[in-house]
Amino acid sequence: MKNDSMTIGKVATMADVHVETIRYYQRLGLVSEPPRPPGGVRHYQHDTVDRLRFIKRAQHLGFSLDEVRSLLALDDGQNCRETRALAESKLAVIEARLVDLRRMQKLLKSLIDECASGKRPRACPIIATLTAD
Amino acid sequence: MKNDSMTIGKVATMADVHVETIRYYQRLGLVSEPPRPPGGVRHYQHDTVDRLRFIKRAQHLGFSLDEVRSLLALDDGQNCRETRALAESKLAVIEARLVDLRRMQKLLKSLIDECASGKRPRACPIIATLTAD
DNA sequence: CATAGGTCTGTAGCCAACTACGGAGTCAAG
DNA sequence: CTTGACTCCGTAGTTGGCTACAGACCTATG
Repeated sequence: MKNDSMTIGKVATMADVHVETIRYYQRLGLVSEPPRPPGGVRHYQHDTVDRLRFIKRAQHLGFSLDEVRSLLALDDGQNCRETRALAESKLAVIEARLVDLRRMQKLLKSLIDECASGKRPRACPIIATLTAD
Repeated sequence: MKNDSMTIGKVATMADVHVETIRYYQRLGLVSEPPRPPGGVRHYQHDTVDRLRFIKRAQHLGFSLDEVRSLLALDDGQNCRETRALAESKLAVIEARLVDLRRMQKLLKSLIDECASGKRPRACPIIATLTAD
C-alpha cells in the first residue's frame, strides 16, 4: 500500500538520497518538479523514486549525469528513429563495459583460486586484464 | 619493436592521458616515479603505460581512484591471505555491476527490437531495469 | 493555536579528479 | 652551439557532483 503522494523528504528517504540532491537533479532537468500549489508544498508520485534509483545505479556503472540524461531520454522519448539510434549507441557502450568487467571477474576468480590452492608463484598480472585493445 | 625507455610525454601519448595526469597519479602513489638521473630527465618503461591504461579502464567501470588503488594492490601485493580477501570483495562488487549492466543491455536490446519492428506502443520502461532490488 | 519539524529559494562551500601555468632546467636536430 | 620542444616542480584554477546553510514559509500534532 504505497501512498502515491509524498513530500520531497519522503521521496529522498525512499530513494536513499538527500533532499538537496533531488533539487540539484531538478535544476539539471534529470527529475521534473511538480507544480507548487499556491502557498503550499509540492507533492511527488512514486515514479520519482524509481527515477532517482535509476540515476544512482547508472552512476555506479560509470555513467556521468550527462550520460544518464540520455539514458533517461530513452524512457521519455517519442521519436522511434531517434530512440533507436540512441539505444544502439548506448548498447555499444554497455557491451564494451561488460567485456572489461568480465575480464576483471575472470582474473579475480583465478587469482582467488591460485591463492586458495597455496601456489601463486609470482605477482598476478591483473593489469594485463584491461590493457588489451 | 617497442622502445622500452620513454620520457613522460611519450608515456602520456601512448596511454592517452595528459602529462599532468601522470604526475597527479604519482603524487597519489598510483604510479611510481623512477629516480631522476642527476641533471637529467626521468625515463619510463612500458609497464607504466599499461598501468595508466588499466587505471583509465577501471575508472570507466565506475571505480574511484581509491578503489583502483586497491585493485592495483592485488598486482603489487605479496601477502596471499590479504590478497585473496581483497580479491574476493572486489569480485563481489564486479559481479553486482555485471548484473546491473546485463539488465540494461537486455532492456536496450528489446527496445531496439521493438522500434525495429515498428511497434513500440508506449514509452519503454527503461527505468524499471535498475529499480528492482 | 502554538510550535517543532519539514519545505522553499537562493547562494555558498566542499571534495575528487584533473588541468593550466610560470619559470627554470634539459636535450636533440640542424 | 643555438633554438625550439620537452621536462621538472610547485601552486593555482576548473569541472562535476553534490552538501550545507540562512531565512522565510508551510503544516501536522497535541
